[in-house]
Amino acid sequence: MTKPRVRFAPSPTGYLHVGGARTALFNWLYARHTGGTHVLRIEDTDRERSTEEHTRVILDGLRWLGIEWDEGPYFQGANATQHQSDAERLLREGKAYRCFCTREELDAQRARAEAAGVGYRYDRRCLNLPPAEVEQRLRGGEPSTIRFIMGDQEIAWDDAVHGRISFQGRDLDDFVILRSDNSAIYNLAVVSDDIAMRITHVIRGDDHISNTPKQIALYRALGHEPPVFGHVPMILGPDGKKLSKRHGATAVGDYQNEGILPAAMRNFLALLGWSPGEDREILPEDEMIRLFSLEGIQKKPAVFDTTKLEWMNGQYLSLLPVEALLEPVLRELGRMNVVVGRDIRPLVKSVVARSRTILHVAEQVAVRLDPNRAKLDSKGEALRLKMGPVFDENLSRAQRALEYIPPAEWTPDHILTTLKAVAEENHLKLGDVMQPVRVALTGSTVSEPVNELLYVVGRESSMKTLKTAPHRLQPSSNSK
RNA sequence: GGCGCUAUCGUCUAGGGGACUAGGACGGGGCCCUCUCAAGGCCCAAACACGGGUUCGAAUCCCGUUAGCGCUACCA
Repeated sequence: MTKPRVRFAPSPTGYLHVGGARTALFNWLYARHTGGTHVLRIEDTDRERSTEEHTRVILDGLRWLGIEWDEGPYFQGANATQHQSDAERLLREGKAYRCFCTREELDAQRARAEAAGVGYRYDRRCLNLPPAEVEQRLRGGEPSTIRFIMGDQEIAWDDAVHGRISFQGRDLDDFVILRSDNSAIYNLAVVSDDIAMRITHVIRGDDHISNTPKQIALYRALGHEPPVFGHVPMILGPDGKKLSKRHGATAVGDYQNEGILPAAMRNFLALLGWSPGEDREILPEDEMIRLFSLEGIQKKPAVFDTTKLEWMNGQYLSLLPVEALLEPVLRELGRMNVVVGRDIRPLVKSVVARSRTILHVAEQVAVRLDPNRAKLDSKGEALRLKMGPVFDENLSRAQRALEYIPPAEWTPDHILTTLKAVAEENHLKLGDVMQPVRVALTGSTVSEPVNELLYVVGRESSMKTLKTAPHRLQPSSNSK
């Protein structure tokens, strides 16, 4: 039995969005699982909208996700000659015909059909043009397209994810396969290329289901067995509508910028519409490959849940050694224009357990480098309001006591002992002393243990911040 | 309008005739741990769209209804 050959075939008319990335991931997983070949083909036949920049972004996105291709990238545009000769062959064999209808005429017909509330279908007025007339109009330089003759018979296939799907040929148009400028229309180009590249499994988005019968008809007309088709469901936004720009981040690059780790993104995407059939969530790459199957792909569309993505990222983040985080965090700090005058390793270490993204790590490191950056978040603000004047009182109690610690003895242990003493002397719970300090230094009620926080921030910076905190930490309306 | 696809907790899903008192995960709530925050552990709330069949028995098979989505170009 021959090894499967699959392909990912994006059109470079936009960025690599998460839906495309997942399709690529499934193709890659299938190839790796079966020992087959993953080919990458850029469908650039839409000259108007295709750009090299988009191609580059797509390739970068795939590389970032760790999705490899074994062949390509091929460019569909390079095969134009083949497409054209396939179309002409169908014409010669009487499986297609010249159509001289202009776009204006067709648009008008469509508009009429729509106005009448009936379905539009090309009326085949050019189907039976006398050969002599065709010849003459061609010679006269009249522009024409080539249309494929759809038969009336049923066209059905066993979809690898949906099971049997069938269409009636009579519901389908005689569709155009070659434009008047001799370039191929998508459906022909795809079939031509998939035949040439000996593709055995076409794994693509659900939105191609209605193209499939047309493509199967083309395979047959061209004398080839159609491949196995597997249509993976769409990805939806939180409102249940197809994921699009108005839902926020939809490009793979957006998540890269937000500090999502490629391994987490890949894991999350894999589980969106696919399940290994066990109660597994965190799947290392080799496990994913081992467990992957087309049958495990869900039939219904899935909603993209950013919160779960972030949770998963947090899982991966906590597995990473601090060293691996240094570079991305530094890069992020650079982007935030933070001056880094010291070793951030202890800061990263201190902060990473409570973070879900690199961006989040960087933000917290930035605040520890310079507590003046701290802004009250909603919980910090709530605490301050709740404690009232006691907040400031306890803060200055802590500050005065901490001042007695000599620089050489500024250690987590020593700080803890001191704060405990403050609480005890004033008959306060430890939290009543700790929380104001935490909020003063970070703006938030969540951080590493307060004594460690004071330690990593450093004595001088901590003391200065605590003194100025009461004026600085004004409740703001733009807290999140 | 036509054609097609789909339908299990709020979300991602397990389930493919009896093992279902419908399992796991995210999110939510609670408890434990902690003289402070998380993490972690434990617990709780939360779903088979509706109506008909088939069957001794249906989340699972069939039909219909409803809803959502996709396609309906000389776009891909």
